[in-house]
Amino acid sequence: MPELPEVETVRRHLEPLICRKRIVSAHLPENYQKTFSGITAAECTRRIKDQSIDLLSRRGKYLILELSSGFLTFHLRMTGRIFQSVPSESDWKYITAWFLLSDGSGLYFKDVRKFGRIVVSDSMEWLEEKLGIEPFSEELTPEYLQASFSTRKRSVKGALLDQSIIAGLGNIYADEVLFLSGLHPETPCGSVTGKQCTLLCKAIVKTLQTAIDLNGTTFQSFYFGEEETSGEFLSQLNVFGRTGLGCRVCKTPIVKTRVVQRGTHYCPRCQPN
DNA sequence: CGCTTTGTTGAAAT
DNA sequence: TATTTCAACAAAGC
Repeated sequence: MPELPEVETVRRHLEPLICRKRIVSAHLPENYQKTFSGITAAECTRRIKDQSIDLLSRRGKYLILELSSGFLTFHLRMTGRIFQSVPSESDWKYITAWFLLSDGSGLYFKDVRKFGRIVVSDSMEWLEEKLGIEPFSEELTPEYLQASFSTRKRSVKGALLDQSIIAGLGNIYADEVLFLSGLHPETPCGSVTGKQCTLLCKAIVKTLQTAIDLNGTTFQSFYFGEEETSGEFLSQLNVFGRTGLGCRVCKTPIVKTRVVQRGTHYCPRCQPN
């Protein structure tokens, strides 16, 4: 389940491998038309052919190939993976798109669930208008959070998952951030205090940075690199996936409930309602 | 069979 | 009427 730290891990791994190479063509091995959000592989090829990959960047959970002219943007959704090693024979049925590069190497998009998406565009306006701030930017302040929260009534977890407020948090890290902040997931946004917003800001940066340092969390299916390397943040999780286990702080069993249609883990003692 | 995941979508609620 | 929230959806493995 790639969230911001996982996408950043992929970006760091891939950047030195594909930068300064040119794209020769785009391919859809089977008719996975939805992967390219509307356009055909042929049309995609026409738009990116012979362009060099200048930079690999990230915005929220999106991975962006900045080309000499235009952008090629990937969203991994649940099970998407991007790598350069040639897929095994059994893996080809999950390759929903691939690109041929100028040095003869390939860039493969493997996606078991096929929820992943690839977008070709001349600018990144389409993404900027839907995403909120980057968690590592100076824009993440207690004041920003409080302003975003104060007019709303929904749960604080729902707000953390809202990509138009903060881009990059998903289910795992939202639960972890709330634990570090001592906030119950169902706390109404409007009743989150300024002091708690300060705690949230610190928890968001700390959680995401630590996860990036450890190459993300491999909980179910996240691997990166050319040899299916897993992330090491799993051992650092305080609540996610620890249902029934003792809280690391107070030994109270971790509870799992359902909030905004997502599995939600918290410590009933450290995160009182 | 039902549960799981994300972001979009259109509908419903406020 | 406008804003905000939410259930359904898509896909397939377990």
